[in-house]
Amino acid sequence: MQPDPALPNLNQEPELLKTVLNKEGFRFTSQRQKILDLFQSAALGHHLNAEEIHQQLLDQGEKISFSTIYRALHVMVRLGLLQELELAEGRKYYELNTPFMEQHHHLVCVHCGNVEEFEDATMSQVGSSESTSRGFSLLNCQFTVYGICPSCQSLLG
Amino acid sequence: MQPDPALPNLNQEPELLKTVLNKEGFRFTSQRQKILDLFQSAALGHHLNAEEIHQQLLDQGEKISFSTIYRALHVMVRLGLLQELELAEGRKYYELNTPFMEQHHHLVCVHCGNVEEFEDATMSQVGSSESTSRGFSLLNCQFTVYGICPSCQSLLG
DNA sequence: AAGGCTATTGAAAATCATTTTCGCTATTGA
DNA sequence: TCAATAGCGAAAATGATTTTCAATAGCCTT
Repeated sequence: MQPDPALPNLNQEPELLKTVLNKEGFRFTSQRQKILDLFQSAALGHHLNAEEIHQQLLDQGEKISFSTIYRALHVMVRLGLLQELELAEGRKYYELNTPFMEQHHHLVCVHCGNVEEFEDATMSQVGSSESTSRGFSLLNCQFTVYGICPSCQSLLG
Repeated sequence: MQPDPALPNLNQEPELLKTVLNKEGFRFTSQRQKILDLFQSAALGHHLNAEEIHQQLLDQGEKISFSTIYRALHVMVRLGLLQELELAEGRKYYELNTPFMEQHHHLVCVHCGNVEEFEDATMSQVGSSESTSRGFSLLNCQFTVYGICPSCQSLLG
């Protein structure tokens, strides 16, 4: 799922979640706040999947259902608060959305699954020029590089 | 699934499939040939998912099971004949693998799902320099741009 | 502050793509 | 030619995500 193009992507301010939700007819709930908190307390650019969110909330004593997690993630993607990533292997990851020109990209080890982030302004430029030249309105772009990380290379001989 | 980095990606020659398969201990079967034929008869860079492969083979009077399709796709990805794409929406697409420096990338309309391809050598350069600077051995990279296509923009007003 | 409308929740069932199991068949290499 | 076993199809299993539904809670109006 991709964000609604008409909506701004504001976050970082405390207690803004309610405002952003209500502006679009969604309701503020403690579950949505707790999920967003997880992303905001993690390192910027750290990505989580539904399973990890569920586990982290359990660890801090919060009980929440998977349906609620998935619904909250979809809403926050639509509001531009989160970005959905297709890293690999059949599940979706989410991370805090960042302003377009600061988007980072991913280097995935296909052996151990480890993911490193990197930034490169070229991506946004190419994505932007490519989409405007074809009349697309740009939402976001993902550059994912697949390879084998140094430690897996030595393991594999 | 990503290709085995040690293996070359040869295709286009007729009857090469058997050779490539046997070289790695896999067996040549008519089902695998038919699947590869679909990709080779389609426009270069055209991507297909398992469902579409199954349907196209049914349309031409061939009966094949989904398990066989999935197994064949995995084998051909491992052999470097096909490349697996994570375009969007929970299913995997496959296309003929191309030499690394000629890889193309995708512009996806998140509204109608239409996908356009484009080439840009910058991607491969960035992917390559990024992975070598971190000691990764590079397999491939995917640049996916999400937006809304012109016709959907007018539909949405 | 109270009340109604309805979005949201949790639990369980349902989906959907993909993977695995298993008995049978077909390909490869000797 | 023939045995060993990779691959096949059908059906069951899996795993992530989505939907259903009755109960609850947030938001708006009064």
